[in-house]
Amino acid sequence: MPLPNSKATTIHESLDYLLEDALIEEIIKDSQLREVAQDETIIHAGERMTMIPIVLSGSIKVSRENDEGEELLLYYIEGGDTCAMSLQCCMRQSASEIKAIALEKSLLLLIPLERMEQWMHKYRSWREYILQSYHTRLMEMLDTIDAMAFLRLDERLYKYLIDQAKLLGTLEINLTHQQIAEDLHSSRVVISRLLKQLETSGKIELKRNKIVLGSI
DNA sequence: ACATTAAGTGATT
DNA sequence: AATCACTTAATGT
Repeated sequence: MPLPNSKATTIHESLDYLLEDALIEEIIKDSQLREVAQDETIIHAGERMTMIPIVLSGSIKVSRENDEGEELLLYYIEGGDTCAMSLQCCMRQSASEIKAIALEKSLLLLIPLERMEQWMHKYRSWREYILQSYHTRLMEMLDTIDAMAFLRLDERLYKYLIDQAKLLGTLEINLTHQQIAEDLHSSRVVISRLLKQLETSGKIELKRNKIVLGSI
């Protein structure tokens, strides 16, 4: 894990291969770093974004949230990525459509939104980065839509567990059945039953507050 | 020992 | 697949 005073180093490490040098220098000058703890909320639905976040390390969970506080997992953002929704929301100065929570301890780079437009004109790599980011997010959303439309809940659940394991790089998933139910917009009882089935079929092992995958 | 929270189960829609 | 009502198990104070 990078230490706070090595801002320039950290930025170089995460973005050198994505963006041109002159732009990296501007980023170092104008952006600020923010470290978020595990489970910390970065933005709630309805709040206004003041800066554009880029995830340097760690991972962020982005979900849709309705008025009743129910949610649905949309996609994850990993190192080097930014959130397409936030770009849109920043430029239009409108309220956030989504909620973002840190899945693990993560490092964010916050960019003032005036820079956004300036850099769009000035740097080719920035334009490409933003477009690429939109594309990736869109594909990931299609993936979740596909899962909802075409997979049964048990298949969706297993996919969810695999995704989670890949993302955090561990076979052990520290989530309660309740939390999983919320992400998949289902209910705890149903998830418990399906997990039990998965355990019986030998795909996973159940512990309290923990699920162990057999393999990815 | 008691309260709280997580997980399991049968019955019903 | 969701909801209800209830049980059992694990954990914190």
